Amino acid sequence: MVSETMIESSYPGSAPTLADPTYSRVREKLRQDILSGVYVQGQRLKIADLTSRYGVSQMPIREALQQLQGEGLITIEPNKGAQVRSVDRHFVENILDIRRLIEVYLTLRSVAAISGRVLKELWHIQESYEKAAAEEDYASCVKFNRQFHAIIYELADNQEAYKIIEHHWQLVNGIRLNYGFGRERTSQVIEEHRRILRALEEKDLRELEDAASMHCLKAKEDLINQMTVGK
Amino acid sequence: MVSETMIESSYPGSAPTLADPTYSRVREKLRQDILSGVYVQGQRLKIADLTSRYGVSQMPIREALQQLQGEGLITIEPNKGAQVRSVDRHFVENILDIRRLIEVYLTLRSVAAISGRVLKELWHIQESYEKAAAEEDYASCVKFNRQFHAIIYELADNQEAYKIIEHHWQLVNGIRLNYGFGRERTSQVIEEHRRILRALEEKDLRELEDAASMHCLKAKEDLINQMTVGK
DNA sequence: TAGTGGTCTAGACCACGGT
DNA sequence: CCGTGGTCTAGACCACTAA
Repeated sequence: MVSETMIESSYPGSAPTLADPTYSRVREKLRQDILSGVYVQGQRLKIADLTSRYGVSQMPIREALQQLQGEGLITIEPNKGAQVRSVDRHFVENILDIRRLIEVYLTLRSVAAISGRVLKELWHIQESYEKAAAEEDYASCVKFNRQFHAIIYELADNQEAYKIIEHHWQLVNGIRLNYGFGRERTSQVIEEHRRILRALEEKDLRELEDAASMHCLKAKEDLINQMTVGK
Repeated sequence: MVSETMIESSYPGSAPTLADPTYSRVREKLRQDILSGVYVQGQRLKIADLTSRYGVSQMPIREALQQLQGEGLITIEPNKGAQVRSVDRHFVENILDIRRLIEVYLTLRSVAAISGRVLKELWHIQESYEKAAAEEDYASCVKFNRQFHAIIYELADNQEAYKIIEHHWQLVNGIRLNYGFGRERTSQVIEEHRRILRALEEKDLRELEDAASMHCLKAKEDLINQMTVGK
C-alpha cells in the first residue's frame, strides 16, 4: 500500500475528515502558490503533474481546480485544461466592483430588518474591532470585520446575493494575505464602520448608501494600492 | 415537448463537443422536474434513489446536484444531502434583483467601448427581434434578446460580472419555460430595447441607467406576475 | 498519432444523523 | 447502530488538441 506523503493528514492513521478533505488542502495549497507567484501567469496546470506532486488521485485535484475556477483564480477551457489566471489590477477591480454593487444593495436592504438588539451587537463587534486594531492584532480585525458585515448582510434576506459575496471572500482574503493592508487602513475602516452604524441607526438611506459605497471604494483603493506597491 | 433548441451547452458560443454527458442530462431532467413540481418543496434527493432511477453511478449524480446547487435550485447541507428548494416569489425576486444590479452596471460600463459598428449590429439584432416578435416566434425572440445583451455586456470588460449573469440565465430560462411570457411582454421589450439603444447612441448615462434598470424591473414584474397567475 | 482532458464505473472507507 | 452522505482510489474509455 502506498502511504500518503505529500499532503499529510492531522495524524497518521486518520483518514481525510470532513473538516479537512484532500481537495480542500490541495485547493488551499494551490491558491497560495498561485497568489505568491509559484506558477506564472498563463501556466498550464496539468492534472498528471499535480497528482504526482501532491500524491493524490485525479478526483481531489479536479475538485480543487473547479473551486478555484469558481473563485476566478484559474480558467478551465474545455479539452485544454486549467490555466493560471493573472491576478492583476483589472481582475481585482472587476471583483471589487461586483462586491460593491452587492454590498451596497445588501446594506440598504438590511435597514428594514434592523433592530435595537442587532445595533447593540454591531456596536459591540465594532468595539472589539477597535480594540484589536489598537493591539495590532490584524487576524482579529479581519474576523471582526467579517462578522460585522455578515450580520448586516444576513438581515437583508437575499441569500443568493450573500453567497456571491462569500464566494469572493476567500479570493480577496488570499490576496490580502500576500499584500497586507495599508498602514492606515484599519483606522479608516473604524471610521467607515462607525459611519455605516450611525446611518443604520438613523435609517438614513441616502447617507447609508454613500457610507457603504465609500467603504467599498476605499477598500478597493487600498487593495489596489497594496498590489502596486507590493510589486 | 422539449425542442432541441433548448438543450444547449454550458458554454455560450461553443457548441457542445461531447454528446451531452451524463451529468448534463441528469441536471436538465432534474431541473425540469423541480420546476414543474414533480418534487415537492423540501423533498430530499437521495443519491441512491437517483442512481437507480437514472441507472448511472454516484459521480454524475453528484455533479448534477452540485451544479443545481450553484443555480440555487437545491440546497446541499453537509451530511444531510440535497433538498429541493422552493422556487417561490421571494427567491425569484432575489435572483432578479442581483441581475438588475449587474446588468445596469454592465450596460453603463459598455458605453466607453461602444462604436458605430457595434451600434449598427445591435440595431440589426433589434430588427430581427421585432420580426420574430411579429411572427410570434418566441424561441427566436429569446435568442435575439440574449444576443442583444451579450454584445453589450461583453463590451463592459468585466468577465466576472458577466459570468454571474450567465449563471442565472439557465434558471430564469427554466422558469420561463414553465410559466411563459406575459401577453404584451414582447412589445414592451421592443420599446425598452429601443430606449436603451437610443441612450447608448447619445451616451446619455443617466437615461441609460434608467432605461436599463426599468428593463430589468419590467422583466421581473412580468415573471413574478406569470408565476402568480400560473399557480 | 501521442498526449491530455473529461467523464464514468465500481468499490471502498469514514463521519455524521436520526432511530 | 444503521442509513446515508462525502470522499477517495484505480482504472477505463473516448474526444479533442497539437505536433
